[in-house]
Amino acid sequence: MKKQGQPADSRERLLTAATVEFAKNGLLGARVDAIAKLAKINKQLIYYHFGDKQGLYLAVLEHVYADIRIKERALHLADSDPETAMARLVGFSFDYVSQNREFVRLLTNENILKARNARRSKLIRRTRSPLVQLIEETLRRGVKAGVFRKGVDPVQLYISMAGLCFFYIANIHTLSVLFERDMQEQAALRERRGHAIGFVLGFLTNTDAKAASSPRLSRRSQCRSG
Amino acid sequence: MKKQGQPADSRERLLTAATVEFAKNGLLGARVDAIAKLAKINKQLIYYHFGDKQGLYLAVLEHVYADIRIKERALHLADSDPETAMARLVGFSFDYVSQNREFVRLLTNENILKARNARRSKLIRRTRSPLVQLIEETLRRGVKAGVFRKGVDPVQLYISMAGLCFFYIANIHTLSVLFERDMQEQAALRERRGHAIGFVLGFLTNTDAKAASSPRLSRRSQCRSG
Amino acid sequence: MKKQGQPADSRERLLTAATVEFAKNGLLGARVDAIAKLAKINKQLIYYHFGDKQGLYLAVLEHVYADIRIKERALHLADSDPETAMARLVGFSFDYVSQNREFVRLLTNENILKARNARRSKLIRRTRSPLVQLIEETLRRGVKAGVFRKGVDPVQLYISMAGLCFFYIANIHTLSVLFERDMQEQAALRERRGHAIGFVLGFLTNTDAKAASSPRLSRRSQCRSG
Amino acid sequence: MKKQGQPADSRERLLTAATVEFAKNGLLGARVDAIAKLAKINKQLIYYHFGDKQGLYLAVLEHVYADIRIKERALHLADSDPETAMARLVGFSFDYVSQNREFVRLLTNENILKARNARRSKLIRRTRSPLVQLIEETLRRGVKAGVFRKGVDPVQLYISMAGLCFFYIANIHTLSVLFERDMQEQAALRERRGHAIGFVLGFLTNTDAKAASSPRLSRRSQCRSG
DNA sequence: AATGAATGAGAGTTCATTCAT
DNA sequence: TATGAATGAACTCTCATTCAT
Repeated sequence: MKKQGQPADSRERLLTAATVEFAKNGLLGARVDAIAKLAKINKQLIYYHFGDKQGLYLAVLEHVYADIRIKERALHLADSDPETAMARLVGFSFDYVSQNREFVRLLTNENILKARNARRSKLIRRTRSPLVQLIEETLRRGVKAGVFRKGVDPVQLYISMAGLCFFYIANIHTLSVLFERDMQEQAALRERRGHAIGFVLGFLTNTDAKAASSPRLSRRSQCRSG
Repeated sequence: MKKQGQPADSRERLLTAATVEFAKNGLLGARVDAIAKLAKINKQLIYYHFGDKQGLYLAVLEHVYADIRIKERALHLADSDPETAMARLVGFSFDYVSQNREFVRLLTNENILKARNARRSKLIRRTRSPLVQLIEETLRRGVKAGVFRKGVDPVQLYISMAGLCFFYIANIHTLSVLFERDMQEQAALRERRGHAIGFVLGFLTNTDAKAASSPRLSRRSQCRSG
Repeated sequence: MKKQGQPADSRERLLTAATVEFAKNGLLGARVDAIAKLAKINKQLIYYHFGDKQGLYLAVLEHVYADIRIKERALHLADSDPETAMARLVGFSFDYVSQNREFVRLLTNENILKARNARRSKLIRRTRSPLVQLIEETLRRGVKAGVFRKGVDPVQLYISMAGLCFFYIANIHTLSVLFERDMQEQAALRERRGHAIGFVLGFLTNTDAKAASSPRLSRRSQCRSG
Repeated sequence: MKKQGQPADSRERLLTAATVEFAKNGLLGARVDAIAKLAKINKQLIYYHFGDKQGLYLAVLEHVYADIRIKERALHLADSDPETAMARLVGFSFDYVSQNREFVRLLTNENILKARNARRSKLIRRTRSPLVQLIEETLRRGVKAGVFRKGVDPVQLYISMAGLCFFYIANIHTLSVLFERDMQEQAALRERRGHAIGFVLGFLTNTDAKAASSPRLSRRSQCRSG
């Protein structure tokens, strides 16, 4: 358990190795031996430091959550105009997931596990993402300036922005099979990034004065949900 | 004991049980014993019918792909106006993933496996999704009728629509933790469905002579991709 | 069980296939499925015809024993001079094992099983090899003619002749590794055949009048047996 | 329970037990459980130490080869006269196979496997048997002294010597059935040992100016090889 | 005489975890 | 803090054999 103490870089190496292995194979698929070998430490040290496999997994999860929160907090959008600010938000989301594939895999796997571990972690539950607030502020500024449409729910917008970026990266392999194109190549990634940004802005950007997020839509087609 | 019950429907029962188990636990996490017990057949029959665990997994994957393709083909949008048609497309996507969670889990897991199995399957590689074509046609009709913006790439739109729906379902547990709300409840699902449809239509119907899908955007914010 | 009846060539095909498979993999290693597939019959027929795997194995064993006895009986040496007759005996032994590798493997395997099955078979126990008698007669003729040494035990000679030939074929693979030469190639086989014949004749052929089979030998070196 | 008893001699016990089990049942027939039980260790240690069953088999094979090579190197024949030396060589061969039945079974089995493992082992491929050289030297001394015939190939002689001894032991069970006598009893073994020595010496010492190892032999009977 | 489906027993192997030092 | 040896539980898969027809 003893989390602090000496710098003990074996702990660091362990976390790095575990992140890779858990991202690749999930909690269940990951091999304790593989992690130990990758970190070049004795397997038993894992138990010494983290109690058991699940403890290590939780540490990894908390670590990656902490990382993205730090990056998110580093975003300063107040000095940009609303449209640019929103574009940077989407761009950041895309870049983060495309550059941190382990994060994507880890989240994906955690959902397969029904977020059992994330829910258990105080650290994860308490550290709120600053993005929703950023989105909210930017939206307000845009509406005030008359460039964004009104009535958009910031939480739903957050999910949509994430979806536009995350889904592409998370499902990049089946998409590649489906469209017979390697979606990992630079051109494809750039293309997707541009589309995501344009999609969000195209939606938000107002020229008239549309009220709600779902305009001109017959009730019929909207409400046959499951 | 129970030797013959049904001549060959044990194959069917097996597939159903395997779909559930693989969706829940992935290829690696799934237990052959669990599948056998669920299907109420002798474990060894799996090997008789499908060769090995992976063979069964592949059969499940193909089955699930075949199913969604059938449902997609059943969509008849030609007699709806473009906006309604598009709304129905998004609605269908959302409903399918929210009602077929196994499909979502299976795809997710297959991406963790780098689509190794999907790529191997001729059936999956060859059966193209009719959705992209449907989107393309609907887009064209909408542009012609002057209600949709021009220049939208149907493949990117397909991915966006999927992302808006799939991401929510696939990550429903971590989203629930993040927003401290059970995203699986009916109200939340309905809300999300409405937002997704509104998002797509809001984007497409912002038609004030905008040419491309990424309007009025400073180069700077668009191109810092990874 | 039903051994006779219709010609039923599936029984023949079965025996042939089983001979190959048992020779290759032994009783334990042989696969009932493999035999069935090789014989192009339904696996269950094996049980119909032979009761079980062991029954089939026994049938194969009896079959190969019967075959070699037939070939042995076909040898007519009475009209050859003793030396030629003896040479033909050795030649026959070598040729038979080198051309009937399954026989060699089957015997080898049966010895690993401590001849459990051969001992059980009345047919095998009763059908005596005519070779010992042939050797005995030939020896007698040679001694009478003054060309063979006296006092040679025909049973030991039989074993020696067999050993000189059988050992080479049975251990051909490890010998190949040991001497870094493919002992299966024609030249190597011919060489061995010549040596074996020469060895036996060289031993038997008398110019003086040696009495026993172990001449001029210090007691010391002969009797430290285990 | 019994965690540590002996730090690393479990490897030794494992090898001994495995030798017995593999000799008795071959690579395929041997049971990992049986080996573990015999060695009184936990089954999984086998995988820890040797990777898998085949790894253990290979270790056994190498061990057994190493053993006979050591014994062979311990033979000092230079101070014996050629005939005694040769008799000791044959005697050694017989005694070794009759006292090391596992060696015989292991070799036999390895030949059934087409020497796949022996060929793979550098150790086995490289460690040459010193016997051939011993035979060569002894032959030369004997020829020089005028007691041995000329032109005998030492490799063929090696194989013949081995055949005379090894075949008897390897096939002792079917021979017992064939001759209705227990070939394992002391008298039988002694008899065979004597015969083998006498056979080799009888062949070598027939020195009446014969040139090659196959004297006075009609072409006809010699060359109908397969 | 012939077949496809089904089964129970057990094989080799993997793996997280713990012991002793 | 660090390590090599050891372990029990479980998992995938194999295989001879039998059932029902």
